[in-house]
Amino acid sequence: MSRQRIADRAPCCATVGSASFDMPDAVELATGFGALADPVRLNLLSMITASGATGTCVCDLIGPSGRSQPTVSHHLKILREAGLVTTEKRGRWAWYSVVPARLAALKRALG
Amino acid sequence: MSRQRIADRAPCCATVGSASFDMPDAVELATGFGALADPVRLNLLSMITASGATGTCVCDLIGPSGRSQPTVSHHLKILREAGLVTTEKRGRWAWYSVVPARLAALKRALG
DNA sequence: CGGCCAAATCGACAGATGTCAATATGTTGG
DNA sequence: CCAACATATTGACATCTGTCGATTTGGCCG
Repeated sequence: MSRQRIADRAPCCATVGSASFDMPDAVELATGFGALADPVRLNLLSMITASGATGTCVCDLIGPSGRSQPTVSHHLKILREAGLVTTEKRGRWAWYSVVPARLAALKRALG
Repeated sequence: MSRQRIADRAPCCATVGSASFDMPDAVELATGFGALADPVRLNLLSMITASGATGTCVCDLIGPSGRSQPTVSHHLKILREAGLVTTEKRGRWAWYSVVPARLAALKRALG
């Protein structure tokens, strides 16, 4: 079969059904992967993961991250909004822990 | 044990060893996830994946993507440079196929 | 209460990213 | 060789992102 001319093709999302996920899914997934698309956030996530169910205090993340406190807070917000971590206030400190289900979902999307 | 004061902590990368991967790895991984951090690229990748070992002609990706030809070319370049796809010229067309090993590596990094 | 501390938010700014029109590069068929 | 075609590259532009200093918010303890 010969190739179709580009101009003859359907516009925009008309044939998006051929993809293995639809647009809302793609945006959702992209947000998740976007949260992983920064070395600082990967390090934060890995430290939080390493602390297991106990979680990690933000104050233990700042030094190792090599970034200022507002910057770390900013990155944690992105991880939070992507659903990759949750936070809990314990006394004067904020403790973060991972959401394994969310990580698993992204993993699953990778095939 | 009580929390340390933030000011008392080691600066920058001094304690980065506590993370589960080091900095070069983190940058490499971040690049990979960054390539997945866009809905258009996720759709492209999913269409390419769906075409299996045969691969997909770029001209079959443009319409469904809902983006202009240069934009698709741009996104394919990002996927290529992240090592997620490879390209091969067949006659007048360029055929793209996925690099499963690269996807697997990202998957593995997710725990 | 009042001062200290942890964390979040704000404001600003440089640099990266997504997008398209225009153009360039390379290939094929007549 | 020429015209049509598929893809890549360039240039321009608006928006998004990462970063930090300054400020705000809210809990703790003396």
